[in-house]
Amino acid sequence: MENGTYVARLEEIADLLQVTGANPFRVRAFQKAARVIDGMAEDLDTVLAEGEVTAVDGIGKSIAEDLRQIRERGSCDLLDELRASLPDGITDLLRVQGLGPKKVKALYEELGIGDLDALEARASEGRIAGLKGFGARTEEKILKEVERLRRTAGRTPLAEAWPHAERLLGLLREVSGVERAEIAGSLRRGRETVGDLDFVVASREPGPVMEAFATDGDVEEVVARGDTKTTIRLSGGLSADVRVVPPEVFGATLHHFTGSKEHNVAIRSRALKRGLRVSEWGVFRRDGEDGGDATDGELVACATEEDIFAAVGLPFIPPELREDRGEIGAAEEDRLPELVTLEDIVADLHMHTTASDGRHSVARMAEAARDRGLKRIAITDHSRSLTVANGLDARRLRAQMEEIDAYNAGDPAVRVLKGLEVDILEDGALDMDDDVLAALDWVVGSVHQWMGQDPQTMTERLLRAIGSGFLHALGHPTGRLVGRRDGFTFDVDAVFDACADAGVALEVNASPWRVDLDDRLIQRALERDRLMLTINTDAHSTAELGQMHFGVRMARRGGCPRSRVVNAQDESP
DNA sequence: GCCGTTTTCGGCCCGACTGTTTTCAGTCG
Ligand SMILES: Nc1nc2c(ncn2[C@H]2C[C@H](O)[C@@H](COP(=O)(O)OP(=O)(O)OP(=O)(O)O)O2)c(=O)[nH]1
Ligand SMILES: [Mg+2]
Ligand SMILES: [Mg+2]
Ligand SMILES: [Zn+2]
Repeated sequence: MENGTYVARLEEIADLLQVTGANPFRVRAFQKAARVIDGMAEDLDTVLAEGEVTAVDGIGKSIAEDLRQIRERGSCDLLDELRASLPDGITDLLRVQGLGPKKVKALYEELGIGDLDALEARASEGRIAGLKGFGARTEEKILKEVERLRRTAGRTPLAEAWPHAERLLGLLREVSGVERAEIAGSLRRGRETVGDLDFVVASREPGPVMEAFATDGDVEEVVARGDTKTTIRLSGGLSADVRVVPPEVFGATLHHFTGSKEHNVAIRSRALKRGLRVSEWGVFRRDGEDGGDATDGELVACATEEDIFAAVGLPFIPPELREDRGEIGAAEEDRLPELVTLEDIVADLHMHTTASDGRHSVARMAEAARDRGLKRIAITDHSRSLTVANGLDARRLRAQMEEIDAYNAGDPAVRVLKGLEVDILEDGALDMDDDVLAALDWVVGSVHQWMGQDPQTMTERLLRAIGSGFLHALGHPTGRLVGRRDGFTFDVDAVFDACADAGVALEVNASPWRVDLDDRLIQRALERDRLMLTINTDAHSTAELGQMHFGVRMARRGGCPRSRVVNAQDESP
């Protein structure tokens, strides 16, 4: 069973429990267990089989038993009981902005509302206003939010969110009085999808910042506007939060707004044990014996994130690791990995030119790479069978190889490797003649077609390609497209082991639509000592050479150090 | 429900914003 199935069951339990008015901490226990399993590099089935599941942080005896039942029959006693006692659609009500456990419970108990249709109907009839805690504005908002929920998708893919974030960041930085403005939230942590955009601004005058944000041309609605925080919704449905604070507390607020929520909770709990209190305003000493009210505790730190961490006895933890997946313990013991950085990347080993489906020539790509400070690139156009991308046959590839030799003969600042993104065909054969493959400097093998194969066939196919002796890297290894298409499944251990044995690197494709491998698979790859990664843009234009940072961020999320990245080494390739 | 260099019981992060309230609960970030 896939980890995602366990996650979905636990989340359903948490949702249903909330509506029954259960202890919020009990609800949080199920949410935490779901989150931990979602972030696991291993298959939960393997962990369950080895009987060590209660060793996982957040999973105790009770949830372990639920998981075993879910494995056996897809559900567990607790979930069965909850489902039997509540309507199917009630958890949808929790997705409506402004409705939480208390309000949903009231709507169900007072008016029998058990799904979105009923909610909409009762609101239209004016039956909701007048319920205790509900007024006319709440009823109005419910109608609006139900409609919006039906219309909009869930999380926004990185590739769609990023341009909006860059534009809004630029806008914020131009407001007079702004000393600093940074992207925070899940985007700063390098997640592949985001729920919204988050910004932190340092300024002594919040007014003009809020005003600029709220009156931007792309704003559809100002959702909330207070003294330090404004939330807007853009025309495409994406929301954005901005938090404006005085420059001296910027570090504390940036840390707070970068999250993750769970990381913040863990940091704050740790602080409490040390007689401190952490909020977005800083780290404070807790006065008074029994915890006290503590509002007047002495300020200990607030200027920089480093100061915040230091105040709670930790070294700086990079944003990409702040997911409460063990980073605090690792920091405590000084065993945080030294993560690869964008500056470490000296080569880009996957890109296309006009020869296949790229927009620019070999020389243009090389010059653009030089301007970005790279030392080497590999030109890896598509192979013949990818006809939609004008893939190269042996003759055209040979011609390109001559072109590259000629380019390199001019002793350019960027050395160009003769490469190919060769299609791994249906049966695992490579879509190019062996003698040509052998003459190339760098060969990326990728699956683009016949992606619907069953896992076993796909595994055998990949193993054959890896075993060919011609590949240097496996390109976008799962084929997923964020928010659009799941990757194909295969036996990860078998394929990764084979790559390690054959000296084939696994790509972290930096295209924001792919970021493939993802953080969990990167972490799993790194468990094998000899297995290397290669982070490449897969650029189809000179501009897309700027995508490298997405891949680097994902590699960092997976805990990847420079030493494990082929193209972060000074020597070849 | 989980967890333990202050606890195996009794805690579990903390503040901003809104709407409905007459002093604050609920939701969200
Ligand atoms: N201390 C604390 N901080 C929170 C809480 N919820 C959110 N935050 C902080 C950490 C989050 O990263 C940050 C922004 O909140 P978001 O809801 O936008 O979450 P985030 O950006 O992490 O994920 P997203 O992709 O937007 O769903 O605010 C909370 O309950 N407690
Ligand atoms: Mg966010
Ligand atoms: Mg947010
Ligand atoms: Zn490709």
